[in-house]
Amino acid sequence: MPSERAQKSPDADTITGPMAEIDDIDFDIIEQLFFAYRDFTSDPDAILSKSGFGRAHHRVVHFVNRRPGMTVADLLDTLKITKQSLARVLKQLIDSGFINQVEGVRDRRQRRLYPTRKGRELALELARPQSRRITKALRGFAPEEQKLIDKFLRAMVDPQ
Amino acid sequence: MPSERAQKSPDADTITGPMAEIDDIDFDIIEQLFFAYRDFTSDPDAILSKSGFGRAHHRVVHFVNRRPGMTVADLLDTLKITKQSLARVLKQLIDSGFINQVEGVRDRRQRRLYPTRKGRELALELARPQSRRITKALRGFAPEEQKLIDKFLRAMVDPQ
DNA sequence: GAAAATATGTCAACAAAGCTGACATATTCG
DNA sequence: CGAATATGTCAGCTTTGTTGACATATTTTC
Repeated sequence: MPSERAQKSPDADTITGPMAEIDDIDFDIIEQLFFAYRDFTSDPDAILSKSGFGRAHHRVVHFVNRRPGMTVADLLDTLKITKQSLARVLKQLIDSGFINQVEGVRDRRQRRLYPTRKGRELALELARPQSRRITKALRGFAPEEQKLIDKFLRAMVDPQ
Repeated sequence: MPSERAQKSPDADTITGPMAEIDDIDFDIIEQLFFAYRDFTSDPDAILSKSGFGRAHHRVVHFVNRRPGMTVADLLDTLKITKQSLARVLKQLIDSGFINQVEGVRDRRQRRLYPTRKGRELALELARPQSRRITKALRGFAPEEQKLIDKFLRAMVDPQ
């Protein structure tokens, strides 16, 4: 039953014109960022769904592999999520042998996180299609032009 | 109780070296994309949380404003989510007067989506901090360099 | 004109991944 | 020793996604 909410024709409060680059807002790049990220995450998502993991696991595996020995606090600060939220996925990754915890040497309260061989392999498998996509997108870009992309992305991130 | 899972020292299956640009994988850009998108979405998220809406509402409001008159099917294809998932947020946006539905003229099964004045204002309010972030990130970029960013982002998107 | 296909809506149940609040333990720091 | 810190955990809730099934109105096809 197509909803009764639908009007037969636009009423006085229905705006029919597109929202373009009026108002000095950069809608084009806003939109392209959404599309780029949507497809960028779709590759690893497809791989993860086979092994019962999700995007949250991907992030943890990625950063632990990038910075082995990072603490739980480091990871929370990187992901900007709460520890209760992290706990679930981290526990699963530890229990299934993708990540190891090692007591801090100087500070024994810390749990330093390291990938296992399996964990490193998973990180690589997930990174591969993403890297392929990036390489393809940068095809035809000169080295200095590629640096511009990196510069732009870094400038999009909040300081600290 | 810091978990009993933690080892006193790395075991044989604990990898301590960082995962850098070995294996010809572009980890740097992969990571920067995550950070950029994380912070890019944080601005509107903060605004939305005040009005009881979430990121899903933002997306709907954005695209309906960008392409007034788009059908539900168009929107589903753009967002790549299921109609049941869309239904919830769309209903809320219609009920609270941000979006109007108008019966299709040629095909009366269609429900064409339009923003109301309120809806357009919300879209603008949410886009403003994102646009500011982009402008700031592009500061110092020549016009041709800005075009490269757009070119890169478009090339990151799947065809079709 | 009847049948099939299409566009949309809706019910119900479920899953992933975020959140808050409260509290516990081990360790370090002052 | 007492306070602060790093981490873990329990319980409950929210948002946003999923699948499957089915209903309705309309258009298209034979």
